[in-house]
Amino acid sequence: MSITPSFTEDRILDAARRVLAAHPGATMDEIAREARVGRATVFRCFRNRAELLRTLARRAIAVTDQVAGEAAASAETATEALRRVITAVLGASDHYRFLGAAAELSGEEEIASAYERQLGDLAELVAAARREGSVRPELPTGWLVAMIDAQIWAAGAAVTKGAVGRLQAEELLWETIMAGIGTDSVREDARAR
Amino acid sequence: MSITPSFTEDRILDAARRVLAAHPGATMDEIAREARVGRATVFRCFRNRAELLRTLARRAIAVTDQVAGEAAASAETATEALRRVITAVLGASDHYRFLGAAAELSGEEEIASAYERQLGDLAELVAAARREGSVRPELPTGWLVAMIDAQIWAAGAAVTKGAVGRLQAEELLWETIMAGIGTDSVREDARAR
DNA sequence: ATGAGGTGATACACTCACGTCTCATCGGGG
DNA sequence: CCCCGATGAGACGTGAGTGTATCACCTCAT
Repeated sequence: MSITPSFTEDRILDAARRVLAAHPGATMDEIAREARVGRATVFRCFRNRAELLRTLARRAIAVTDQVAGEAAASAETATEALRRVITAVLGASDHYRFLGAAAELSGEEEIASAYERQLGDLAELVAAARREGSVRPELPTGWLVAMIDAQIWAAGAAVTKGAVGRLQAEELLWETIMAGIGTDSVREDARAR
Repeated sequence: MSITPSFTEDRILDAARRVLAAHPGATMDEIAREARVGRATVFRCFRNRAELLRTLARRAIAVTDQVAGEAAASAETATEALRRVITAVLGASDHYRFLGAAAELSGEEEIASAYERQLGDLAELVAAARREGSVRPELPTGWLVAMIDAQIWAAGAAVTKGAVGRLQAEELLWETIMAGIGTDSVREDARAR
């Protein structure tokens, strides 16, 4: 077992996120079977279940940071960066979907704060887009972040479910986030309230 | 123990949804303590944990149907009905929030199909609003339903977290769903993609 | 007062998943 | 050829939570 993740570790982690996404209460045995690996091997790679979960969560955070960072770097404007980041994070949704129902990660301070930090990064991006005049100023940034986050999650779920293709989801997501679902006629009414 | 829910049963159910929303893995003992009731009493009211969860879920579905039905009945147009239903369901979010991380309800066919049915009801409402010309025709109904659902969840979470007040959340939610988060200038761009 | 019903506390058995350990096996490199 | 590290299989002990049973108590109606 070296410093860099071994082949076996990777297989276990991938299997874990697959099976946990489908069935959040999955046991170590189910994870091992999904990875085509003996249960003992799982415990050789990860001291216990908590460490497996933690490693998985850390990795999800790292992957998301990675793709989001690359996406933001290649953009000219904050608005374009926001669009690319949203698209990139949607693309990485397989890596963090298991977190949705991972009850055991309540109380993991490291994970919770990392997630908070990511939302903070998104908030900065939104604030920058707002300064460019592309985001409605009357909506609180915290609200925007919550809505964007929720819609990315839902879009990822829709893709996993097979309801829409990934490319179509990317287009629909940005469109829905920025322009909502209403026609122009009802839009004015909604805003006027 | 009568047919109609007893005082004690109600207290247990309310305690259960509170504690499970905060900590999905809560034990029967924690639920009992939250309800200020002996653990034995919980098992007198509900044969086992699964039945408690099922009763709780059934109740969440019934409450949501109830408030959504009332909201829809008092509306003149489908668009207005959609707005009222969204607001009403947001108001009932305390009753179903515990479902978010309830891993044990995977495999409960009754619950899953009831949820599907509710999404179907919402889809009908969206389709009717579309016929009235208030919803953009180029967005698939399934997508709209997924986005609306996700945004209601997120809005409920924001209220529970205390990030926004309930009344403000109601306004922001409808506004964000219908008009999105973008300004007019970027809206056209988003749609053009 | 007294009996009935509901309750809290407690003890208990049982299950299930976790985590440890051992041993046989396999495959590559000396 | 043989050793060594990694693996699979499986036995085993442990702990936590579930569900059952019992007993004492409390309150209320008769």
